[in-house]
Amino acid sequence: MFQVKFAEKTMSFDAPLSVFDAAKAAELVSRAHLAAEVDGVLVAMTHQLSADCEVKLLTYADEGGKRVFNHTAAHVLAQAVKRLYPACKLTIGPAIEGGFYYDFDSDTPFSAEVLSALEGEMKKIVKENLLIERFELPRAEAVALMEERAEPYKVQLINELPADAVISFYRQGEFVDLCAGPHLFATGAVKAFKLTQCTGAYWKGDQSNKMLQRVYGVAFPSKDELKAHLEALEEARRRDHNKIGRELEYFTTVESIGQGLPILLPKGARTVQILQRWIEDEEQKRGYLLTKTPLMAKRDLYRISGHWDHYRDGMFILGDAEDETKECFALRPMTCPFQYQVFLNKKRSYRELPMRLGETSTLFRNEDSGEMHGLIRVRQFTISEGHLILRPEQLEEEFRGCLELAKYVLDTVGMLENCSFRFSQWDPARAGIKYEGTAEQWEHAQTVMGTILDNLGVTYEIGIDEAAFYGPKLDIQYKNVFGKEDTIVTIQIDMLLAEKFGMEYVDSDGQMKTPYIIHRTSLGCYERTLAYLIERYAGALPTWMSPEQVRILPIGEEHIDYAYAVRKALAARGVRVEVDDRNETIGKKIRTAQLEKLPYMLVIGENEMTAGTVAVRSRKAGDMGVMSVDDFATAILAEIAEKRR
RNA sequence: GCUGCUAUAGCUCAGUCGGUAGAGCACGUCAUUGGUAAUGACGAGGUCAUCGGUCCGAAUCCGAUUAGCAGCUCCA
Repeated sequence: MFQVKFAEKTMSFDAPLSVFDAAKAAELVSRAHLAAEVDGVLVAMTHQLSADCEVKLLTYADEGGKRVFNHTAAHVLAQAVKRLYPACKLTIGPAIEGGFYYDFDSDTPFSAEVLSALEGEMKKIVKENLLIERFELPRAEAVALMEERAEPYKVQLINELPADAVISFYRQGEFVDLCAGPHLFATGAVKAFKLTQCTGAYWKGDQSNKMLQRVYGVAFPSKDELKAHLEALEEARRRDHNKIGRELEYFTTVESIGQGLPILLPKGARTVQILQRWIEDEEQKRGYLLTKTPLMAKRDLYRISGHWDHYRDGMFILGDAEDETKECFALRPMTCPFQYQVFLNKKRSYRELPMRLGETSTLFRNEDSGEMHGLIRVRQFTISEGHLILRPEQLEEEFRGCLELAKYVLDTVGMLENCSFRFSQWDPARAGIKYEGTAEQWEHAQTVMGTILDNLGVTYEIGIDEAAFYGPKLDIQYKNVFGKEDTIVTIQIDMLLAEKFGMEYVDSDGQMKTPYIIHRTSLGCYERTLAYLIERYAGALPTWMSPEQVRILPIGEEHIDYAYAVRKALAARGVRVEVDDRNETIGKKIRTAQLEKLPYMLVIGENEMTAGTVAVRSRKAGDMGVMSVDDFATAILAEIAEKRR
């Protein structure tokens, strides 16, 4: 006799039975239930219950249910591949956020035609509605089974499992796969799916391993959901900064200039300038000192900082790096060693700390050729860089200040709601290779940072091996319209570099002490931020950061002079305003296509000219009626000053 | 860097079997037009990304390079 506790009711059973049967007995089960959590563990509906437990039934709307569903879809894909291409070797095929993939070792890449053939075979498998059965084997038999089926990657996976691991397999029809599960009851549930693409992916994610063929797909319990998903994807493409940023003339690229070196066109440059001025002013208010340091330095500097050892591949080097008899320069990939020279300029007192240094800093990083992407990942970029040089006891307070500033900035531009926090830590396994400093120093820095984060109530994920070579980071991750994440802002604690550079201050007791350093950005990379703003607002930036805030449309040639007078009056008050006096706009047919991205347009005709007014049309509020130029200027300036979204 | 796809006018694209280049939009001129999406006529624009190869002949086939896209790896 044992009790199964569902959310709705509790049932008692005498003999072991499956989750499905238990739920059926409780009259709770429906077709939508894909899997369950038993005492918090994700299991299949076929999972056997034999003791007291708490059961939560999961549908596709639950993360776990979705995962099981997608994972089964991956198995259906693998079965189809083995049917059509028996020579392909299976590797792994997990569910991922927004779908699934399966990696195959195949001599030929899967073309679009192959993918649609695979989809056809998958449909058959779904229609066959094969039961999915789990079985477990001892290690030797498991290896024998996979060897018999000529699956070397599976053999390797089994051999790598810990000694006490349960080795489980799933069978559906003729297809058997090493898999921890859980899975759906049968293949028939995978009603709607689509194989989205095939790309290369390294075995175990290691560049030195063989490249496999990865097939990506999405799967849903109904065709409608699939359709909705594909439409949402289409909508995301419409917001893609790399497309509309070019269309709206924010930036472009030129083949002869090179990869990762975008041209900011007047609109892009203007918005970046607006953001920059705002950040520099905001930082000044918060006690930052502005610096301007060189974009390059001799290799000697990078030797001190450690960049020469840890970051040389990422730098653009001018001259022969190997020839010690000649001068060798490198463009800067980071600002730290330059900005430290400001502190080092003279002997410093504890009274000067915290010293908050800020710089709108252009950096150069020689990224691998396949990494570049629009304005998101480039080789030359400008960040709102800063370094805070502190007494150790100031660390928490200053860290809080950095976090507050970053949150304020991201909130103001409207990006905070799509941000998450990542506590990026080192990987001790790569001590000395990727990371400078001792284990003690790292543990100390990470402990301090963890405490600060906890004290500040920051909820974060931990990212192992995501730290900088000199210290742990709090990375603020932004999720873009495609669901992809990138770091937008970073706050880092550095207990190493000050010592390397011989940075010291005279403490109140007269002793020389080594300061702590916080590396941080406030808005992060301007290019990347611009890209995300374009996506966030689908190109229609809020008035205060819009490169063109107002466009004046004279209706009829005789009103052009007045239009320019209005332009002059508004421009004199700092409004970014243009007159569109082209032929087409003078006539009956005024183009509004280009105006949908503009905050305001002012239409001027006979009545307005005579009365000295403008007819205001707002992107947000629609027709706002006729008002005096002065009233309009006052209104828009108030909006700009408040940075209203 | 790796795997795959792609490159024709400013943009979106067509161009069949290898036979010397096309449309719409945008742009220019003129005419027309008066309150919110695309008036008419005419015009200008391209060594078909670059370099090389095959061929009597290459936008088309092959190779390399460059750039763009997706993913991997790496990263702000």
